[in-house]
Amino acid sequence: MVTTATDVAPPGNPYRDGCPSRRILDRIGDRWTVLVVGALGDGSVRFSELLRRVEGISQKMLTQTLRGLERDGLVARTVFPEVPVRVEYRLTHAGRTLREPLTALREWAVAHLGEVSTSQAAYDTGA
Amino acid sequence: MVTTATDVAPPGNPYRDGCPSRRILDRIGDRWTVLVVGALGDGSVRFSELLRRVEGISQKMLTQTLRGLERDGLVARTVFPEVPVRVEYRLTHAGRTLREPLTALREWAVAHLGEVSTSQAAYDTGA
DNA sequence: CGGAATCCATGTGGATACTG
DNA sequence: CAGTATCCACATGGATTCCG
Repeated sequence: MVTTATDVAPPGNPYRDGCPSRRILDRIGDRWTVLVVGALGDGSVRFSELLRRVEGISQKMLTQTLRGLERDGLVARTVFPEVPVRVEYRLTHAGRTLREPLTALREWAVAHLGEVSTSQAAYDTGA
Repeated sequence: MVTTATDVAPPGNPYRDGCPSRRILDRIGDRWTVLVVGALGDGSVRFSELLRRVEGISQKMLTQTLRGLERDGLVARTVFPEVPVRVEYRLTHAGRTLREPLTALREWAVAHLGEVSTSQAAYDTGA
């Protein structure tokens, strides 16, 4: 059987060039989305708290990532007009559905860390 | 309860700055890895066939993605010294374990395509 | 056929400074 | 506190050309 991009996957086919599902995969595939979604967890989390939870993320990237997720309807942003201002983020229902696949990914990464590192070392030595 | 990056996740903590699991997530988070792994499926696939299956990928990027996966021990490369040369790629056992979480991701993307697009349109209109 | 090498445009993201 | 704005360095990745 000869398989092509046309029939290798169901409708909403990310293998197709123009398919919008590509864009979604691209967004998930940025440096921080996976971690930010994970860091949000079940609760409402403040901006500064997220900044602390996701080590190494800059304030600019956290803002940008949150805006993207908000635009996608995956994160809700609430401003409490106190002084000083308090802003909390939490996953929407749709956002929570994303947690499962992303958690699986993170767990895969952690579980196969050693295996992958070993393989890399062997490859670099000149396999 | 106050949660920090230190206790928000188990050992091999991708939320920690220097953790190697970060690198793995970064690799998965490139433009093509998810699609290439999916396109490999169960079988042995030729380079040119992959190029056709994953629409829009350039030859350079396919090569680069495959090299990365090979280095990680997720893909095996076999050269058949015929004329002209034939090269086939297939997922290793470790590579196949990655398929499940990635498939879940792709399916999430396809399933939530409409929802996300609608939200984006609303956001852009000025929500 | 399956690359490797090169060149170059663009995007991503970090550092810093400033604001409501 | 939670951003916004700017500048800039580097990585990503596309197009093209050449090779075993």
